[in-house]
Amino acid sequence: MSEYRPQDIERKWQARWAETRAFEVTEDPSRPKFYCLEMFAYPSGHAHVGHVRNYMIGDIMARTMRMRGFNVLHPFGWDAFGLPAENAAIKNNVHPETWTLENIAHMKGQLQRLGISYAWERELATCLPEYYRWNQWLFTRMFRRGLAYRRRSNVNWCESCQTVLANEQVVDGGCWRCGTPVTTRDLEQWFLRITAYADELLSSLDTLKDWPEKVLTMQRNWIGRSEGARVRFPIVPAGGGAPSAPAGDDAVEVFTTRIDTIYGATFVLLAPEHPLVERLAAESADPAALRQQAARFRAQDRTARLTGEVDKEGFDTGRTVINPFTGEPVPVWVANFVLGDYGTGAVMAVPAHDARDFEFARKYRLPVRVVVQPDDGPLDGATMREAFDGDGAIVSSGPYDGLRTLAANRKMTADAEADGRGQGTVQFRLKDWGVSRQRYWGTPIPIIQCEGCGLVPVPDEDLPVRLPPIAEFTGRGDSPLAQVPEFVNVPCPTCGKPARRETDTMDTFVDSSWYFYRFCDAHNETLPFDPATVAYWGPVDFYSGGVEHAILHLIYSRFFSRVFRDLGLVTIDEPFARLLTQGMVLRHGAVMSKSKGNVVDPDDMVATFGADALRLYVMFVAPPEKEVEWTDTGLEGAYRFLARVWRMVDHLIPALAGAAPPAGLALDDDERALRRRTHTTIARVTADIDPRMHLNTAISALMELVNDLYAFADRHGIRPTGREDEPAAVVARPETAAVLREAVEALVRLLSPFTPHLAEELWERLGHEGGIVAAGWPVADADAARAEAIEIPIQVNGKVRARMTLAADADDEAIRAAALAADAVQSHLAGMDVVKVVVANRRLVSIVVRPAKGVA
RNA sequence: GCCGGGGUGGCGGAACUGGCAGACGCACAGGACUUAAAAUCCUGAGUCCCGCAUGGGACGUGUGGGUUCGAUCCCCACCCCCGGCACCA
Repeated sequence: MSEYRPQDIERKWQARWAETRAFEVTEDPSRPKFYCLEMFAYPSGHAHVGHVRNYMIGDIMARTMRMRGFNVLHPFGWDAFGLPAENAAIKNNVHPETWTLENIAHMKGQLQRLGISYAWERELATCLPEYYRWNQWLFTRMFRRGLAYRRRSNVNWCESCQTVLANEQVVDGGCWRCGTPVTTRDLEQWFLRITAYADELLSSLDTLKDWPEKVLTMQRNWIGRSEGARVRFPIVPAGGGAPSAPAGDDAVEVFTTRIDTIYGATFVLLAPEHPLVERLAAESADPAALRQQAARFRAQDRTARLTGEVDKEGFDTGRTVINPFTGEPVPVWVANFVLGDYGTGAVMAVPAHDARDFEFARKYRLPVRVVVQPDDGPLDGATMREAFDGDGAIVSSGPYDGLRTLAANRKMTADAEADGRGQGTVQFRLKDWGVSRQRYWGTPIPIIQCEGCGLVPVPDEDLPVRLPPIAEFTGRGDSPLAQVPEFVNVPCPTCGKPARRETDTMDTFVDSSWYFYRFCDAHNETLPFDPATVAYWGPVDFYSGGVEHAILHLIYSRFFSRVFRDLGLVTIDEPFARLLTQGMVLRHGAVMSKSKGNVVDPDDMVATFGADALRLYVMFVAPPEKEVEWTDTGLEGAYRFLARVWRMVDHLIPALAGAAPPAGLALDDDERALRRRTHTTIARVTADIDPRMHLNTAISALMELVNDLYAFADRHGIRPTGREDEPAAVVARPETAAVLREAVEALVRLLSPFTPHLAEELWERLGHEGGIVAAGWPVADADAARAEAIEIPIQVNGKVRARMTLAADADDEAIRAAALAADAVQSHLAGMDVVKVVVANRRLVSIVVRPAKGVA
């Protein structure tokens, strides 16, 4: 009798796997491939249990698929650029690279001690030039195709991080990283034209059948497609006079999705940022007053404006435009709630049919004109209490009266297009991705600005543009790279004259937008990856990570994948076939974080209970997508279970040597029952892992098998007691040894994705060489799993009154007869008429009765 | 406000296609072993009621209704919780 010593076993097998390069793979067209990936890690220093849960989930999948015969790619790497490294550098005077590489080394050790089966030879870190040169390579190609461009723009700015943020990185009006309220700045910025793919990024979501509905919805909302029309309202010149023609240039162009309500447009609203505001102010009697009001609106807190926390306010410019459908002049106002960066930055206001316009009109006593009548009664613009934005019949709209809103919308759009008053258009909320960052620890943008030649991409042969060494980090707002003259001042690659290098670095989300392809061919020195190799491995079959990346990383990756496709390097549209968003691990009700002091370090748990127990516990406590609360007792329970498995298997091993396969042997009832349990367990665990991904129920099935093994052993007098001086088990019948061996070997193999070290050790002790992966995944034998008898409950009027056991091959008629004949049923039938008997799918009998009539 | 996901014992959760609600585990209680404890093994348990007991009965998956022989599951209305988006015209 030996004892379960996880630390010894784990050290042994981790060393063995490393020596034998157990998880390294190459392309093998003769086998089905499986690309299993967890979102790579930011090397923050220490991984806590919340982080590693994700890697465990992926590892269960990778190990299972490997045993099922797939050629499994399961790599890992580091999302190694980013602000914390730079902040640490400022604070502690360590170079970001030193800080980052030390963290990577520590975290890699943590993952290895957990026995995660990574192909470490493909490890990558995005902060190394051999990786980020391909960011630059891609950037130059995007630049040449017009997908990367530079423009002056109002950008989100984080005071604390001293850098620009993409729209996707503004969370609740604050910086996604530090929460500091976001302000705006006007800067020359690089953008990636993700909007060129907006329609495709949206429509293709329908093909992602194995993504969580929640993520699909978030992406749909983020892309925000709206069909509508741009309509021109010609400007009446200052001081009167004839406006330009309807199709003329001098007009306020608005975007609307409700052109059908245009006869009710009683005024027009401009965003405070709208370019026309300045012109109208200049042409007004009191330019200073108008400018001042507009400036006040622009200065209102952006977040508060966007979330509607600021009261609606506006002012009349004193000017009018012509409603192109009614021909009437309508006033032009500037309003603080109109967004400058959506649509045209101007809207037509239809107070009767838009809640915001209604509120504004009532406040400033502007006319409300009903042009859609709801079906359940007429509306009156003077007395209505709220806007009506539903479907109805068009009224007071000239030739369109009587049409339904949808039909009117189509017809009015067509009519506007016919004479140039406007045109139908599709508007997206999605905006181009601002990627410029004024920080050091990121990929240098590979562009050189030359007075003569303009913006010139760095030629391939000059890549990578390496980060220059910097002695001191100050955290000032201008780009640290701008302070290195030998970096900035370079000859123009085209004409050779002195030029200036771009000093912004790229958003780190660029790094993570294509790393999954780099893993396929991690050491390629001539291309980001070999297209044929990616064609073999792509797409990622199973991708898991935190839901916090539902829009950022996952939309950027879908975008980059299409860019690579259009460059001819990738043949697929979607990079991630199946997505799992894993739940967080809480402790004391809160997400684990160093600042809250509630982190659980996996190394501590490994030292006490072993990696296998930790893995088993985390996988058992809830399904992978669910949030879980950490409990120490749960981990102890997992450890107890593994010790129980160990005791049983270790105890039985001597008795199992040389046992034959049980198929075809003359088994007794008890042996057949154990065998049945073995094979039903195989079937359940297999399906629970893939496709169901219910890892917790897979583990409960294994626990049930172990419980049955103990009961079986008890009946045969060979139950392990755990005593050290316990004699070896002796099995009388070879048939008993046969079914026991089959059960134990299935158990060990089914357990191996969850607790790989324990499983390998027991497998070896069972006398097998060559490792458990080579043994393959057990296959359920349908015959052995088939029940010989079925127990069927019998309901009378919906309540279970009896159960009966019948041969498994009993037909419906036999089941029905047996049910009616059962004693316990008879007592409930006395004095009743049987109205109906349902034999349901051989699972249940339902008898409906009612009191017999005419019985005295 | 809109969108998505939920609400099941003391707790985490299970119930796969409308068919025995509560698998498996945690915590708990009892027993065996032990001088004792720990460990281990076994047993018990949704709630309430009747009964000395074997046992029997009623209720029970957020609330109210509906469909069905049968509903945790489907439909309608509502309440609550979590997450996302939020003046996007």
